[in-house]
Amino acid sequence: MDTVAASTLKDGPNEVVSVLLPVPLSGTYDYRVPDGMSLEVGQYVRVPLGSRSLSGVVWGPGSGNVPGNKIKPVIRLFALPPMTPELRHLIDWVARYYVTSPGTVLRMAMSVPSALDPPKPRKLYIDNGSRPKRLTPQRARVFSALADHSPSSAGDLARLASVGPEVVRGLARAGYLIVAAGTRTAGESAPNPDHSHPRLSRLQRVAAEELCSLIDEERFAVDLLDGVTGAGKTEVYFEAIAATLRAGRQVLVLLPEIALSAQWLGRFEARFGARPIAWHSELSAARRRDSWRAVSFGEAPLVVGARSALFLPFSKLGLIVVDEEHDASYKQEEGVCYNARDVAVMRGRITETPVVLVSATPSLESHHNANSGRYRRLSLPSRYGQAQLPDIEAVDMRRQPPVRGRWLSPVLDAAIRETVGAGNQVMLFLNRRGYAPLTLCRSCGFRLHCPNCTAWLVEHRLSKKMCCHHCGYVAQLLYNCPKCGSEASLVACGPGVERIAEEVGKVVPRARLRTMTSDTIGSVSNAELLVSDMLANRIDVLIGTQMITKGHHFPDLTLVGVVDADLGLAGGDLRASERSVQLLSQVAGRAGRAERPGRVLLQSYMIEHPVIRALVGGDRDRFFAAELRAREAAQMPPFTRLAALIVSSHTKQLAADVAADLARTAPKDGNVKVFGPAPAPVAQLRGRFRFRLLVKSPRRHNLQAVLLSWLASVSWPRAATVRVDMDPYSFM
DNA sequence: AGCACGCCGACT
DNA sequence: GTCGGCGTGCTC
Repeated sequence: MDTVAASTLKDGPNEVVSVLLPVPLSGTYDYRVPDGMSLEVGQYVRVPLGSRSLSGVVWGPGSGNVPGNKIKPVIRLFALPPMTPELRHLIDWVARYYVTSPGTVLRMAMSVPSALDPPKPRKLYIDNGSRPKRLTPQRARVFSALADHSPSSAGDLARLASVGPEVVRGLARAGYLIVAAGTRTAGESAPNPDHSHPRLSRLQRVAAEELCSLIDEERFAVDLLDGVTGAGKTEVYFEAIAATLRAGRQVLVLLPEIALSAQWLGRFEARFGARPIAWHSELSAARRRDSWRAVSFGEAPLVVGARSALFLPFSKLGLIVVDEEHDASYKQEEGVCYNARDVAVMRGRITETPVVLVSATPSLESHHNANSGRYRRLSLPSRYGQAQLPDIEAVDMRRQPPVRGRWLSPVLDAAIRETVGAGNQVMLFLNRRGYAPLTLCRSCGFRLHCPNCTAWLVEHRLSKKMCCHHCGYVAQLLYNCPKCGSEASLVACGPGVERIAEEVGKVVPRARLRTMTSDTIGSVSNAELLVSDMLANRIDVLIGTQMITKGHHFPDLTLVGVVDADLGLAGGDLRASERSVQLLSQVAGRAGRAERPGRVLLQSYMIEHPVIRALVGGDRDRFFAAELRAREAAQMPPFTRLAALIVSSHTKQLAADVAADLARTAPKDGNVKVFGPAPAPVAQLRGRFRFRLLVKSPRRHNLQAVLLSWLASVSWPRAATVRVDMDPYSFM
């Protein structure tokens, strides 16, 4: 924290400040402070840039190396709490670590430009006690809504009373309502740490006390809350949240996919008596603005959000929780490549705030950090209450194969019939959307593929479309081969969830089936609906992708079937095993969460594979230990540092040329090894051709500095882009 | 990033 | 003759 210490800049006629702008410029720009304005580091200002004007943040005193006649004056200062030194420090750190410009990172912290100005005052309506002669049902509903919600805006009242906003305005015009100017309805009630008192098991209580002692110390430390699914981890970290709220500090909870958090919000509300502020990409502009401002003014005690919530301007952050810390969606691949879990740990370090990483299946990195003592491991080894861990069995598909053209083994068929017959619920997991992952021509062998990506087109029979799962390309369902023209020669190969649903319909014809994938869900409220149907036992068999693996608790669910446990193991990616164990453990954890014991069947053609054996034997720790030894032997992360350079362009030739140029000019540093270029795992994506170089160095080496000077030494046409992916998630 | 400036192809 | 394609350079 260098420039950060001196926070006030002297006021004077020739005073110059440097301003960071939310655009990918290499550094800060200098601006003159106009007469009568006094600026502090961290303040949000409006400045001219070329022919436009932009909002940015005062980053420090003027650099002094810009000729005076070039320097333009600051346009205005926003009335907002300045960005904290901690957040400025984080932005600088992220830019350095992920080899990007600080302006690009600032853009994530200033994602709501309209939030810098105070919200426009709105008209609020108050009941003045009088009633119109013609009290229509609509008008009556407005008055009864006002009884609980006064004052409110026309829009809010209209929604509460299920009338049009014009009914409210009409009443006001006729003098039956008082109109007041106000700033938007005050936020929801604050979470109350003492709203309800949870009953914790002895183990939960011990873990909660450990976490809370960390809160009291107000220092940086990372706890890895590692417990099997159903052990009640959420209730444990809720106690740490309560302690932080009691101390008057803010809490940030990161969840991998906010769309799936309906049940989490419900649990939160039961514990704290209020809904937290949510932060995710689906929010309306108005809500984003309100939330951003509430956080900035320190009025938001708790924010639950997706990874972008990391860059909100918390003023008195006291705790960061990263739930499902192993989840791959914390890794942002578009724009700035960053890993939200790692940035969360850094934000905690800078803010001197405890960080809690939570998972039933921690990432290999977190295991390693816990083993080496950098993180403290808090284990919750058993399930809450009477719930038992499910019995996991592998179904040997070589010995018990399904009949031709089917995908469920007789063993799984029988288990489904038995479970449904007993009135219990079944969940079938297959991480493949659509009907069939591949369509080929019986006469010429042609395979339908995406025109923009290196990927097969996936048949979606329900929507009668052929879809690319990488770029969103959609075509009509075909019957004749586009290559040889043979009629009705196209055949679906392999199963997707739609095809499994069709098959289950034959196994248990009277059962109530539902599928859950991103195609069939679409919105948060649909997901909530499905979850409530499941809870009310209005569904017998739920068939789904990844989506069904996330923290839902269904008491009547006693059988989980994994249709293809080998699916994630193909391809030779070093991370494939780890990912499979995590995913399949999560799926298995859905079974038998209440008093009834659960059963999990893993269909596999290689039941001797270490991943399947680890799952069946419940021997996760030994598996991870072996996996870590293998990584160390192969000199791979977390024992070394890895970065990927991704070169992309609309023409294959250009991408290949630039990649070759980079390889030619690779740094001659004995500590740095460069591999490639090779076509990226998905060689063509959204119409862009991609090549990849991998760069490896020892853990302690400053790989970022090496990359920075290497990239600065090479130039390429703007039609090609080169991106750095630090700590790439997949390192084939 | 986003905007201006500049240089070549098909239109009122 | 101009409109507009996007390749290049610049923004304190």
